[in-house]
Amino acid sequence: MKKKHTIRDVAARAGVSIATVSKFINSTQRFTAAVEKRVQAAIDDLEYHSNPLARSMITGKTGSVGVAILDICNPHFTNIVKGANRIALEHGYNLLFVDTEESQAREDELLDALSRRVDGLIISTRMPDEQLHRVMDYGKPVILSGRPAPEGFPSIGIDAHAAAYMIGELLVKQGHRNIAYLGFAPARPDTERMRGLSESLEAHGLELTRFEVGGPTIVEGERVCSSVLLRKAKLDAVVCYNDLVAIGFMGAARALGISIPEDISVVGIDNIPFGRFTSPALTTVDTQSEKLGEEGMRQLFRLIAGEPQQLGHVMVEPRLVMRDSTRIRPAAAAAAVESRPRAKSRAR
Amino acid sequence: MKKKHTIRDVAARAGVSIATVSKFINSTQRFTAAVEKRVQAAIDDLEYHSNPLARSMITGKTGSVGVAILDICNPHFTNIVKGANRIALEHGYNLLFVDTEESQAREDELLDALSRRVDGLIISTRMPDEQLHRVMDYGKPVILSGRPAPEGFPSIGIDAHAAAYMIGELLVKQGHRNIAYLGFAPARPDTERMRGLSESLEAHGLELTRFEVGGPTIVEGERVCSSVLLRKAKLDAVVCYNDLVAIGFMGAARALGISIPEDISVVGIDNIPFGRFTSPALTTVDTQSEKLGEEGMRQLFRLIAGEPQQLGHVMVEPRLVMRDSTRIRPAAAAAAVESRPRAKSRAR
DNA sequence: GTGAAAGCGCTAACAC
DNA sequence: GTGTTAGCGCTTTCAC
Repeated sequence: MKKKHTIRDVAARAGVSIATVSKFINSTQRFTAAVEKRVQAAIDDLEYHSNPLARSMITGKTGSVGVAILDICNPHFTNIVKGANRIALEHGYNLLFVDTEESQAREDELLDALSRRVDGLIISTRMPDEQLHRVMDYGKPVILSGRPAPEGFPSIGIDAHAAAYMIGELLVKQGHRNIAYLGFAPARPDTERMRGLSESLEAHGLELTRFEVGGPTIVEGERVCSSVLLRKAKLDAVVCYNDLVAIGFMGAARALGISIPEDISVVGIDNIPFGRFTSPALTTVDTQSEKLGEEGMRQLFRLIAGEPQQLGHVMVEPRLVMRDSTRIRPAAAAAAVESRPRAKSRAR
Repeated sequence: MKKKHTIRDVAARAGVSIATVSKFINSTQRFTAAVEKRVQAAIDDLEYHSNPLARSMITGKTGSVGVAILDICNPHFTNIVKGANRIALEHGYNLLFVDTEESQAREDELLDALSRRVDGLIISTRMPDEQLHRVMDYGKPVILSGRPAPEGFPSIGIDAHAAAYMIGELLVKQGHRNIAYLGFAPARPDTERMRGLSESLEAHGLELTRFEVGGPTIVEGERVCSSVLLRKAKLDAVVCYNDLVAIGFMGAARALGISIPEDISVVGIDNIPFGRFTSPALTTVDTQSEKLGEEGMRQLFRLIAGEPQQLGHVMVEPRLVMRDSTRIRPAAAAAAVESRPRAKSRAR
């Protein structure tokens, strides 16, 4: 650990003023060849690197952007970070990252600290709107991710309603009649997912059963499995809050001797990479996490640049990913198709 | 985005000096109740938050620590980050994070930028030792993760040799005779894994076949699969560089009509959470990624605090995780046990 | 083209 | 207990 040199050391060694060195570093001006060479030599000799903190204090720019997410272990968020990181690097920015799950009590403090060190942030959070307002007022551009922002603030997310709706349509078309949703109420997208699914089923005259998991995790999918499978009224399809819950559910179901999709169909949401390798491969809806991160970051840079842009909620389109955890229910398939016109008039 | 207030605004509003406000904020002194109340009121009214950059410039402390990893999408690194984050938060520090995969050309620059904004870092990297020396000399405490550091610098990692060696012992004990390793040479732990495996097999008079993947990823595991399975000399076990490669390999094998573990056993390394849910469940070695992150961060804080500590490489013990992707080869099992004493003397 | 000087917002002596 | 002052390392007018 050697002593750090300052701009003054460089100036002294090159025999110029610190102002000259500063301008040289930031290439804000041209110099005589002689000066240029001497300054460059001094910088090289001293292995001088400018102190970004000092620069930030004056310019007000940090050269960093922040991303706050709920749980880095959830591949959905991991991919958001990946996408966001790529765009940040392309713009010559660093990405600073905070995982808020470990300390929800200190979320405010964490976000505040982060906001002070960056030029803008993308935030995923479950905190209530009023608390969120404080965050949006930190004085830095903020993009809210995964839920619509209050008022005229920008946000980004997938169309959760559409995602759930297309799952509903798929299941009904395949002849499923008794469908359950394993929801996670504290998560913001839960409401829209529930609503999309309900509306789809309702249009076909079907009802949705809801179960609750304690978190968007594999472990919770495993935990809830037996109570879902062992209830009286038999289900023929389960839609999970996300792929992690679905993976846990399928694992536990197998342990219970239940076959998927023969005995019951399972659908996830997110399309995490591992969904291809479960047994059976998981049918899901792609929420395009990485693209979400990329788009969020692009939007953020537009905000930072002060470019005019549409505020409000930017939606990314979900895509159905058919794999092997759902199957056509032959007995009911024909009836389901028949019932559609009838169901439509019956709805509401 | 409202205008930021400074310590001067607070001082003026409270009718005290800025020094008083500063001391109040940092609670470095006691005050009369009256002053205390007025200052607090001013802070609340103005919604004043101190500027950490300005503070850092003077104190030389940033209140942040950094973690640089190769690919956040690899659950191994994700878990390191998770563990590191937890310990950082416990110490009241923020975690800043850099994913270097996206821009290896700029890795130097990235690490330098990061090092300037934190009080210390944990680094995973594939860069050569000489380049690494520059990083270690940035002037900040650095813990190297995943490989032994040069000279007297601290580092942390699992005992890769032991991990591979225990896999070798397991496979031999189970009666496997034709074992291959799917290695990834650019990764630092690859050499030790290869060596541990080789030594184990050698001690039993067996030879190791090596294949090369183009990256520690699912996709590469899938890609290499057919050339491994379709070679003339049949294999009965494959040890993969990590779980991701193993998952890809198993997926592709299934597509080719190969049964695991009936036709061939597969072993991974890392014990990522999804290994439990592949089909068959993946036998692997737990590299305790999260603990690695935690321990690395604890070590880093000891360094930052200037506490004396053992430099050199701290090793975390690996643990074998038996699941269903390996099986006993009945025909050869007895012979394998018999051969051990013989093999031992034959070795080297 | 180059340099002198005035701060960015804050902390840390040191007076009072 | 409280205030004054001198910077931290740098950028940015504005003279020369």
